[in-house]
Amino acid sequence: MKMSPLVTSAVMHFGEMGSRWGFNRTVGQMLALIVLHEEPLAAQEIADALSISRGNTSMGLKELQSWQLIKQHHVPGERKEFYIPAGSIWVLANRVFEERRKREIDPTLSLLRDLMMESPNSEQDSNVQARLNEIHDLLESVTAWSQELQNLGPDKLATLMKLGAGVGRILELKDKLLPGKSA
Amino acid sequence: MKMSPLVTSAVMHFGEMGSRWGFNRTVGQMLALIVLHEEPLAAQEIADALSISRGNTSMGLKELQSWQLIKQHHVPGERKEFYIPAGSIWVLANRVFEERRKREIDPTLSLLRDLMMESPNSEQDSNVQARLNEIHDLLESVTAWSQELQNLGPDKLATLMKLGAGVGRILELKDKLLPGKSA
DNA sequence: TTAAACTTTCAGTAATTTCTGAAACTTCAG
DNA sequence: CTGAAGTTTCAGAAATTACTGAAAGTTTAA
Repeated sequence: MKMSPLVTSAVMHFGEMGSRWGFNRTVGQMLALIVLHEEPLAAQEIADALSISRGNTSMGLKELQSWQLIKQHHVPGERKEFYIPAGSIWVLANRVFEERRKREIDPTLSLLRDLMMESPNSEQDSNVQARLNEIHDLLESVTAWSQELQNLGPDKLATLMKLGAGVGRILELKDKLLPGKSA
Repeated sequence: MKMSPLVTSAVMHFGEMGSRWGFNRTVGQMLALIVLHEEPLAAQEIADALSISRGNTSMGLKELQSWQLIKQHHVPGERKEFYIPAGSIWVLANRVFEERRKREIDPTLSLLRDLMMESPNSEQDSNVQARLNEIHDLLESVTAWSQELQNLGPDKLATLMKLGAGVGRILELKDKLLPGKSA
């Protein structure tokens, strides 16, 4: 499996970005390769294409599976496993988003809840707790909201996005239309 | 400046999370400390409270300023600089969001645009370009959308969030109300 | 059961990132 | 000017993270 220059550029770039997206360079490269290659790929092919060890490849595949970004694809008559993307680009983007929320927000929410339970030992600490509470509420809103958006599904989400600046106007309309639900 | 146990827990946690949020441990700790401490803090106080070197502190402050998360606060009669948060929790969260978009999405958008310009050297590459195009469009939507949301400002954003699942219904209403803008 | 084909694990090494502390720099009062 | 009070820079050390490759593990066909 030899990568065309086009694929190579893309794969290299996704490698560099990988670390910013929550996984490391090689995992990023592997994901790009699997997504861009329409044929299912075997672990050894991936290792060869990217010039990385078989062991590292195995760990990377495990990680991508734990993120639910790729899945195994069994080819009848073949002993080895092949790998393909776990869904459309939209699905993959959602998974990344979701997984990052779990890693980046949830633990903090949980800590903040704990810290807010403790009764303050000083005037100072009372103020600190108020601040922490503010952060907590913000993170909770973000979490709830992002889950809402995901529940809408890609189609409605696209509608909402295309609406763009129109959202503001809709919000104003809304108040007149659903007076019971003032917010 | 001695941190209370409450502040210590929070600061330590934000340090751990820091790396997931795009900066490193000490920078995360510094941010937490500055946000939770209502008095302006001097560099030396921060270094002492966190037991880190003065040099590292200086670099961290520089980074937090480049993210626009803290700003200098000059106290008349004092030679040294003090630091305070650059705004409310909401503002800070927006800044982090914005900055991460710049680092995590923009470079990829730019590369994808370049790769799509090149005329494909093969059938294969044509397909790859189509995939890349799909990714490009998705990232562009996300970017546009997140900018829209930020332009709404915290108040309307809160309204939208409280709306929660109601968003779906509003979308349906919308089609009947603004028939010109089908999406 | 055996052995071939393949995968996973993990101890040690390599690469990368972060941190320190000393030196260089800046600013200001006298 | 001079020096005190402060800040920044950056080379090298320390800490962290990623990678390799050999050994152990698994699965299947015969």
